[in-house]
Amino acid sequence: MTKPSTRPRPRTDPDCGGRHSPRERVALAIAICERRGVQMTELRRRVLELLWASGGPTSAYQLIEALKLRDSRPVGPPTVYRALHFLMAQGLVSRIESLNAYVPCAHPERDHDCLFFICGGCRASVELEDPRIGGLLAEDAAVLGFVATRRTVEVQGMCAQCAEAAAV
Amino acid sequence: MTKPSTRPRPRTDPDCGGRHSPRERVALAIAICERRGVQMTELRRRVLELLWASGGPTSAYQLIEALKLRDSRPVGPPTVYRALHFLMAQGLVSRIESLNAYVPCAHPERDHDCLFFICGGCRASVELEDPRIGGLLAEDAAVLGFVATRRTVEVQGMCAQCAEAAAV
DNA sequence: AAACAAAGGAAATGTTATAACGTATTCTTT
DNA sequence: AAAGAATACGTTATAACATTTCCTTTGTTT
Repeated sequence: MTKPSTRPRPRTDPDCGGRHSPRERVALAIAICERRGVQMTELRRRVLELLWASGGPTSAYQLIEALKLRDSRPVGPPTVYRALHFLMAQGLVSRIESLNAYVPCAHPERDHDCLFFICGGCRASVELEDPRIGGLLAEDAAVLGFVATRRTVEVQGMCAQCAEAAAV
Repeated sequence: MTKPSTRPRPRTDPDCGGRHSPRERVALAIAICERRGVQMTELRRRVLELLWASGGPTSAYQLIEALKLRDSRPVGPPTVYRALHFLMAQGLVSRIESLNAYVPCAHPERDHDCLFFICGGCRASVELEDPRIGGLLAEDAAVLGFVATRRTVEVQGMCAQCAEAAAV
């Protein structure tokens, strides 16, 4: 829940420069679901919109609060968790394990290996793609005979702006 | 909480072959604490022993139960969490974020980057060291101007044995 | 219409972690 | 040894995160 303007914005992607329009990303998600024959219901879409609007890692209970504000009718935890599970299964949302929080995926159209840099100062996260890491992990998994289904790669620390601010 | 005999045991280390005697590892931990001038108290040692005895990722509340069994006197959550925080700060224990569980570190004497393979079948985890991954993460962090303090690299999936069992 | 499957609402509960406070122990200094 | 500081631990309560269970609604298939 950080202001977008204060988040680090590296060029994570040659095409987009790391910047995305929430509205356009949601439209893309809807198109993807349609193509796959799965239902992007209103609830699921609203949760995804809230994640895009939030500007940072967002907890399930923050989403519950946000939905309550807009609807007046309260929404229970299972409802939100079901929506999050669906969105994660479709690759539209990632869970950041070390924060118990959720972020929208910038590039659901690609089969991506998310890599998160999480700032302890401003609580923002940056999603990066580095296929070399997936390659190494696949290599190590092969040595073990391990069949990988999901990867969690998270780096905790401080973003450039917060580190600079702390050094003053 | 898995039988050690069923856990995959790759040669994660040229010296030890991935096998460790809990008793000897605890003795090493005690020696490390002494050298550093920090206190390996009875509680902290007992928590570390339980983690080594468990044979797999263990939750804080499982530790609370185990301590209760041995002591009859109940131990509260903050007590166990404090011990875990201390052990993690000393590099003697790692937290597996995707399981909310804790494992003892095989090689506290080295400044290691833990990399976990977590089997969804038997709930076991294998700790590996792959310095190349740390190198790539450091490289990516440098591009962002990000100051990294901690890394979480976890691969979920199935170990060779469970995958074989599932294929039958 | 009947049967079925998918999605969501609601209440309760389970699980993980910390806050806030006090007490005990240990280490250092005198 | 006594005083004082620092560290560790005990206790209660509560915060934060997630799931189970059961039921209702909705849309589709036959």
